[in-house]
Amino acid sequence: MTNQSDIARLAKTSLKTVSRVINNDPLVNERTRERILKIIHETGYVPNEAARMMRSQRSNIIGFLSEDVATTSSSIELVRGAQDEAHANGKQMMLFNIRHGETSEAEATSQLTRFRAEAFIFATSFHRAQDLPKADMRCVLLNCFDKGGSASSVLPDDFQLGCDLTREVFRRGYRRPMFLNLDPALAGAQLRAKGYVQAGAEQGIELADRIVTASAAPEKQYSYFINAVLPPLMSGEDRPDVLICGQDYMAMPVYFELARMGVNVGTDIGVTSFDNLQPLAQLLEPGLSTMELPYYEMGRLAVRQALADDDSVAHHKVAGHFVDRVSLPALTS
Amino acid sequence: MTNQSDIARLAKTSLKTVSRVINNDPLVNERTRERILKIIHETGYVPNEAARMMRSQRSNIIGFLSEDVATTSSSIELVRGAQDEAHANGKQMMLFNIRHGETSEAEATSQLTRFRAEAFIFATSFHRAQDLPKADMRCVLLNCFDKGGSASSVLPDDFQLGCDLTREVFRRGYRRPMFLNLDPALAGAQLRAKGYVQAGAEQGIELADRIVTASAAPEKQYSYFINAVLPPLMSGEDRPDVLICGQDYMAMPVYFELARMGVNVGTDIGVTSFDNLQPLAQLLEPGLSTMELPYYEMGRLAVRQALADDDSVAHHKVAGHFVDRVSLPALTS
DNA sequence: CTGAAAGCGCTAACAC
DNA sequence: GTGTTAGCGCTTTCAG
Repeated sequence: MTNQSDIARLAKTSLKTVSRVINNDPLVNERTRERILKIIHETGYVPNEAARMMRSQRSNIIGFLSEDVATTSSSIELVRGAQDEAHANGKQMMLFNIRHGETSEAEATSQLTRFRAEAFIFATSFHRAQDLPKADMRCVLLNCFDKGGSASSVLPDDFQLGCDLTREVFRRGYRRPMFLNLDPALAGAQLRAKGYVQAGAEQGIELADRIVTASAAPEKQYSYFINAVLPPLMSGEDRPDVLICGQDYMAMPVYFELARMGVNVGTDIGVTSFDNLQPLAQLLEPGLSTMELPYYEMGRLAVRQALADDDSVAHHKVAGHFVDRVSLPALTS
Repeated sequence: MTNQSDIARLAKTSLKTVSRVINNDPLVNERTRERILKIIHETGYVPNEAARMMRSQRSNIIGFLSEDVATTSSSIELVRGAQDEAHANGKQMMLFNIRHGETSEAEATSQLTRFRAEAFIFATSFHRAQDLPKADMRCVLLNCFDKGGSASSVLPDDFQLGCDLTREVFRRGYRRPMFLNLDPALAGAQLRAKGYVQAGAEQGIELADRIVTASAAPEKQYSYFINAVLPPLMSGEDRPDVLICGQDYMAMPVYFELARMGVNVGTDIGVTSFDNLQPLAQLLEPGLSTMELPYYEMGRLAVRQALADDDSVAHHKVAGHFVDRVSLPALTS
């Protein structure tokens, strides 16, 4: 494969001038540059990153450890965002899929050390605390935080998410919401509940007692939870006019149970949720209006933080935005 | 950071002996090896991959271009399988997310060339034809094939998938299946239909006319398709005893529509499908029995093919396996 | 079994 | 604006 000295020979110039052209150093005569560029093009020269890495002592590589990428599809947006931001900065990302409870984490960081990665990002599939992986590199926690607060983190602003979604609900004229929240053991669930209550208070409505929680939440159990909770709720005297689900997956059994009761989503009752999980939210009929988690933006931010000039620790929180489909129409009464 | 000559100095030996120990060369005195290993451990030495790459002219890197990783969650299993196999062979994977129709493909291959990657895998999110990306590296197509057949490919054996699932259906005592197939423009859909018909023929049952297809299949349309097709089917004289859905997402509106008609999945009718999409298949109530696509194994195979010693072109087809939950019980009549 | 020397392809540092 | 020199950390080659 062609290298810089081949080019130099062909262009009858020195190695260094070739290097300058390749690195866009402006201190090169225009004519020389043209000539060299032409030869680079003709020979199909592609720089050797290994050599560059070794000599310049900069790898331009960032690691991305993603815990159980497989489990949840929306968390892939974290990867997409990170990758886009990395490429925009001329960095290359190395992805490692970490499985919860396995030792692969240490393997990944050691592999990254071999490549002299400049930093790494540790991403989890849901908002929670995480022990800081041991490694001799800068680390940014994504969708998680360490209890000591000693590492930078990028998190969804779950309080804001809960608050914004509830405000949207009120703005559309609903007055008797019920929040079917996720297990409060989840960091996000607690914060969203607070935001929900806060948005209620802004309207002079007490919402603290309008929350039902799915304690312990193995995936399988959603439908049991919903089937137990929904019928009494809907036949009680203070029947809700809108159901706020903890996540899009929960909306599915909600749709089912409502159908069974002969209640039409979108006309008889509003339904909304958190995630904007694709294509599920679109596939539900009627389409699910939901608060999108800002995963893509979080991924970008994590890389930006990983590449920050200073070593300062920062904790970012990112708000989401509401995606309007059909399940939460504005009330016209 | 420590390097091999530091170690050599500390161990009072030569650079080369250190290198031998690190590369598990057996021709080293046991005592010397112990001494060196001890120092390596104490100093926390980690080899510099860039230097190794440069000198040995082997990058140990394989690229993985994944088209729209984001869209479908089960295709992540392709990534997982590939990564596991790569690591098992001491290779490092570089992942690139390619967006359909954008030029990022060329960027990715050029980046891989900079790193002198040994091969790359091009993965699509569904079984289809794909133009071979231009690049000066060995390429393995994953979940897709090039029309010329000039590149190796690893595909799901959709004929076998359709055949096996239908056999399972018959084995459980069903006799009047109906196949709600995906758009036949999809390569997989056609093959599955053939497998379905073949399995019917084995039972002496003609199935060619027991197929309904969702022509043009933007996600949104599944429920319209199902709502149009299912009621006449279920009230007709030759009412099916089992519905085979083209994919798990399609099973969702099927469950809905059946519920609306008062038909119970698992007791009044069997339902099954293709994908084993997690957690959807589990979350559906009752749990969806479905033919799992062999994505993890395909990912592994693709890497194995990418690392094959000879340059021969091979076309692999991988069968799936049936995941039994509750929606397709054996009939006891 | 061990070591010395060369050099992979590139860029930093410095001279011209 | 351009060129020379050295050397990043490692493995290959060859000589003990």
